[in-house]
Amino acid sequence: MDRRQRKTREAIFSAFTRLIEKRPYHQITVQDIIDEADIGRATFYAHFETKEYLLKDLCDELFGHIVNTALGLPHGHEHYAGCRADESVFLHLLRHLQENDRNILALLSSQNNEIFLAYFKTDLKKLIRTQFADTGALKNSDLPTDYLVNHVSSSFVETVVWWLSHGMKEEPAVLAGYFETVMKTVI
Amino acid sequence: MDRRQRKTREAIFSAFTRLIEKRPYHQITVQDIIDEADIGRATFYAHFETKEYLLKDLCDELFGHIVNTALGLPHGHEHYAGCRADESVFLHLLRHLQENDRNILALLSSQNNEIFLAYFKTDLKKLIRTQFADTGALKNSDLPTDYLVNHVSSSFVETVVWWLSHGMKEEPAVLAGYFETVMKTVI
DNA sequence: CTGTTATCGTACAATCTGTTCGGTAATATA
DNA sequence: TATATTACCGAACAGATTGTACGATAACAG
Repeated sequence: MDRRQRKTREAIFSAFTRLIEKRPYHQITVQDIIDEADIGRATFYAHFETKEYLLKDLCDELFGHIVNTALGLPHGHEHYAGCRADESVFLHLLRHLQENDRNILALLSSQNNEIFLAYFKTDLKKLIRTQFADTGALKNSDLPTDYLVNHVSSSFVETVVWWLSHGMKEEPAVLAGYFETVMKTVI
Repeated sequence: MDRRQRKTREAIFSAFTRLIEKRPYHQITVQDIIDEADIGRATFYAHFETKEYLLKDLCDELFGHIVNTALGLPHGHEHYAGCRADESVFLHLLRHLQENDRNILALLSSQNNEIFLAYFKTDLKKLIRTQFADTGALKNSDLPTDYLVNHVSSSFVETVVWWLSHGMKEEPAVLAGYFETVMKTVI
C-alpha cells in the first residue's frame, strides 16, 4: 500500500475518532471529517464510499483485533503481553479494553455507543460461538444455541457499557466476577 | 387539543411508521415524512422540532403504554383483556407484544431496531426497578442493584429481538420459559 | 356569528452530498 | 537516477435537504 494512502487513511480515522468523541455520530458530516483531517474532498471519497463504510472499516480494525487476541490468533501483532493462561476469556477481554487501545473506550462510551456496540457484539458472537457453543461448554442444551450465544454476547457487551458509564470503578477481575455470577446458569 | 392538530399529529406518526418499515431510520428525511403524510412543510415543524423528537414522542406513546399496562396502571385505556393474575410480568409483556399494537413489532424488528430498542429498554428499566429491585425480589444482593436491573432489562429486550428475528416461532409461554431459565441466577 | 389558529403554498438562504476535471507532487520500479 | 504511475489537491458543479418566513385560506371553539 502506497505510503500516501496509508497516511491519508490514518488521518481520516484519526479525525473521525476525534470528532466522535465530541458529538454524536449522526451529527458528523463528511464535510466535518474532511475539514478535521485537512484533506481534499475527492480524496475522502477515493478512500471511503460513505461515512458508514468508514465506520465499518474502523470497527473491523478495532474489534477484530481485540477479539482475535482473545482467540489466541495473531493479528499482525504480538500476543497481548499481560495475558495469563488461566484467566477466562472475559477477564482477558476486559483487561485488553482497560488498556484502551486507540481510545476504543471513548468510542464505546460516547453518546453514540449503540452504533459501535452493534459491531462489537457481532464480533463477540463469533468468539462465543467458537469458544463455548462449538466446544459444548454451554449448559441448558435444551434451549436453542442461537439464543444462548446471543444472550451471553449481549450480556457481556452490556456489562462493559455499564462499567464505562460508571467510570470503570471496578477492577477487571471484579467485573468479570459480576458477569460470571449472572451467567452461572448458562456457562 | 384542536381536531386539526390531532389529525396532523396522527398523520405524521402514521407516515413515519409506514416509512420506517421500509427503510432505515437514518435514511428517512423530513422531506420524505412530509410527502408521505401529505402535509405542508411548515406544519411538520410546527409539531416537531426535529425528526429525533418525532421518534421520541412516538416511542413514549408506544412503550409507555405497554409498560404501564404491565404495572397495572391505567394509561387512558382499559387493562389488557387477556391478562391473567398469576402470570409473570415477562409473559404479560410478551403476550402484549404479540398483539402487535400499532405495528410495534415492525418497528422493533426493522433494520433500525437499535434506535427503538434504546427507548424500549429505558422504559423497561423503570419497570424492573419498581417491580423487582425495590421489592427485594433480586437475588445476588452483593452485586450492584444498577448492574442487575440493567442486566435483566437488557436481556429481556435481547430475548424479544431474538424472537422477532426468528419469525416469532415460539409461543410467548415458551419464550418466557427460555428467559426465566437464563435468569434463574438473578431473579 | 366572530375571533382565533392550524394549515397551506411558496419561497428563501444555507448546508451537505457525490462527482468531475486538470494540474501537481510523491512514489515505486527499472 | 530516470521514468511512468498514481494519489492528492482545489475548484467547481448540480441536486437534495434543512429550517424559517410570509400572507392567504379554511377549520375550529365559544
